[in-house]
Amino acid sequence: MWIQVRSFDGKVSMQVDNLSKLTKIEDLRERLIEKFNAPADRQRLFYRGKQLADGHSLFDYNVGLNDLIQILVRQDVPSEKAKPTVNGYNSGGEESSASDKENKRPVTPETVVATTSSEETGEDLKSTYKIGDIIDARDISVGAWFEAKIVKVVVDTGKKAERVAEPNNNEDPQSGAEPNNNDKPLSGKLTESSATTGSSQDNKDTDSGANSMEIDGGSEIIDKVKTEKNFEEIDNLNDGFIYHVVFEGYEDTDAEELACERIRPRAKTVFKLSEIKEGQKVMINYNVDDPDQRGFWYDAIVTKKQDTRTIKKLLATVFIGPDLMPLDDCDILFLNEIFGIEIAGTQLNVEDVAKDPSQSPVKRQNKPECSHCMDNPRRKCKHCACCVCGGKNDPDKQILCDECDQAYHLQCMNPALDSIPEDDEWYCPDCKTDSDAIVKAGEKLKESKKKSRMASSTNSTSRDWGRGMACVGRQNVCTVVPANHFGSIPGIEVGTLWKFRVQVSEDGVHRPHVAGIHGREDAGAFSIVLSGGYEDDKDDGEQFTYTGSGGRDLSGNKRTAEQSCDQVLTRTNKALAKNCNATIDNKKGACSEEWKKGKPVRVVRNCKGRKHSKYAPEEGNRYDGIYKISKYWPEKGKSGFLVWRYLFKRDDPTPAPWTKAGKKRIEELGLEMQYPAGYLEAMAKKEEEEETSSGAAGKKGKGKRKRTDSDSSSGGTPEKKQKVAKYTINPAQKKLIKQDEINKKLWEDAMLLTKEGGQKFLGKVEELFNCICCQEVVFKPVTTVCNHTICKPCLTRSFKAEVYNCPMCRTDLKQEEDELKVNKTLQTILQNFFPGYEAGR
DNA sequence: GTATTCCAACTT
DNA sequence: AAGTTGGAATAC
Repeated sequence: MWIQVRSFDGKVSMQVDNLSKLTKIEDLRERLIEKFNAPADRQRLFYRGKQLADGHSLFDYNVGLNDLIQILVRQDVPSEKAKPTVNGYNSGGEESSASDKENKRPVTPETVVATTSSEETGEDLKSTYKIGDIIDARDISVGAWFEAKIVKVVVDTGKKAERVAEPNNNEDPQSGAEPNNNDKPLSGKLTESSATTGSSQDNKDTDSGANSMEIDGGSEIIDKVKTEKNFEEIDNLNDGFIYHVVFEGYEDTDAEELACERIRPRAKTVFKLSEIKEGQKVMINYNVDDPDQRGFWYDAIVTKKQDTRTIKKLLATVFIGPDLMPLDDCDILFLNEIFGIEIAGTQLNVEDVAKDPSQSPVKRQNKPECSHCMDNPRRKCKHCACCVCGGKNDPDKQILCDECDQAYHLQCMNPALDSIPEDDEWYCPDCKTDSDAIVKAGEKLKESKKKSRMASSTNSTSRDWGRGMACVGRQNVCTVVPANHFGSIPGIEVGTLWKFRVQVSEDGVHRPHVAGIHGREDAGAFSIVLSGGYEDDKDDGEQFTYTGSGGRDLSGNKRTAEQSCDQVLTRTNKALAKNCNATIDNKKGACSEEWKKGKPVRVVRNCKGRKHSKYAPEEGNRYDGIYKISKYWPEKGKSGFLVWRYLFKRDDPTPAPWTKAGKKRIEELGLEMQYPAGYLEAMAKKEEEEETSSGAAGKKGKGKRKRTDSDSSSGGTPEKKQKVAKYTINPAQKKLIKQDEINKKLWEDAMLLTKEGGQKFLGKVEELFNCICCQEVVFKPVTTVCNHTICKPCLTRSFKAEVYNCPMCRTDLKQEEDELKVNKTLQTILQNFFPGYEAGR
């Protein structure tokens, strides 16, 4: 088996080959050290939201073939012992070891605040801010300023320790996976992340700047700030103190530890538009995601100002994000709320305000936390308040789900709760059901019931498995047609070749993984595979006789066995009989007068059939088109037991692959053996390894090396471009496409691919008209005002849940609620390209 | 080579 | 949740 591993920033990725399903996480780590330049103990591996822990296997985490694991390399932080600490610096409350205690100097916060002689530098340092100072602090991830207060000041002795900063790997995986969290810079998750990574990041790159500068008391720093023009240079300033700050409105959460570069006096100077000059640095309110809305408070440089009686406009370069990336030409909305940037030393302290309450700073308005009710306390809101009644009353009686963060009034629960549960964690009814399956990072992996009964779990076997294709799961599910679809699969040509059965399943041609017949007793059979396992089969190409299943003792998980009892007309055998255009007879069988009126069966021939049939492909599995069942009857097989036999006759407009016309067509379409993604790469690497190892041993291996497809493609004519027949769209389809004007652009994109054949074209159409909600080809397609196409039932469901935004782009669709118009033209076209895709929906 | 035996996907 | 199954790798 092989998988993909990629760094969180997407810059480094690799395919890891030759894995078994039983490969342990620690063994996987070994394979990643070189490529990601990370020792095993610094690797954090994530798969489907879980952090992979040593001791478990890939199978334990359900890691499948070609799946993606993301890797995060932990920073090389000096160990706790090596890091000099000051009382209070490690605010975490974790128990300190004895040696830590020895290192600690008995310095109280008060004495730290006063001018202190630092033993390490010998320099006199004075903190820029003191406890109680009313300040603004910049959030590390958003880059915006929030109101905060200093609660503790300590000397930054850790500053001396050498630190290797790897900013790219410093990202928290949670926020990486959920970029929307950036909307709430102060939410628990982000605060937590900056608390863990923040302190070290604060100090990164600061040493050179701070040390090379002459620091002689705070006034020097202030002067430096005054003359600074460049934001980055300000970032390099550090006064040698760590400030513990608490954000307003988040007094109950832990303080964040910041260096002075992320702190400044609380903004108090409000400029009138007339006072603003181009080139001036100010703090303004801006919403990066939604520039028409209120957002957060960022630093910005004014680039253009218009201030006439009728036009009031301000354009500025806004500095956003962790790196304060400049964002040019931002239209500033709130022209009455332009703040000057205060200079360190001018800040107020809580004591000043206590003496003169009129000095109390005004709270700046941030982006509303809830975009549904705009934080209006009088408006009921099921998004930010109780999700049952929407009421904002009794916040102390609201309980938050630890999974989805939805709030519930105790009394709104069904059944109602009397008190807050004592458990540390609580899950709402929606999340509770599958809470067993949720494994938090680092938490012990819980085995599913099914898995715990499997041989690999019961320790009843020592067999290694899962290196190859026998036990892999599906990568994709065919959705262009439902599983119970009769007839050909749109986009799959007669003559299509797949190496493995699981691929045939993925493309929807024959869904069962192992079984030869796909069918249901009541509906009929959809597809079969001729695989040469039944001695009574007889294949003449255009028609063949096929044997039903059963009558064998397959206990012990066998695949084949002698016929050991009579077959019966049930299950898939009955399903096959259903296809025959005649009444069912489970005694004597039946014969159809008009066999073409029977239900169509997709027929796949497997290379193992070559034992008995010259029509079977040389390699893999081949789709041979539609056959119908002319008659079926019971018969004594060679074994002496009763078997059911079926006569299949070909009824497909496309010529069969073994005919001259069929071969020509396959050539024109450029059909080639299909392999699972990553397969050829894995094989090539394997062969390379075998060759080098046998070469070193001096053995040649008498022609053991088989000629594989990878050879022919890499060795022979690599640039041989297959000619693929253009996919022709009939005039009726063309007309309809033209009529679907609202999707003109999409159709233009799709039409570009017609010259690359039907598979490519239809694949593109499937992709373009995939519903983002149900991930299938849109059913009863509604094209919204914002030009997105979504199934009508999916939209209706969304509206019922009182979500009125476009699932693609969040455009407000409330107006459209009353009449969701199905795009009939599009519906007709899609029915045309994917006949039957709507069945069963 | 052949016998054995892993899991996944299906239907019931 | 259990039973069935023309796969494909591993053990011998």
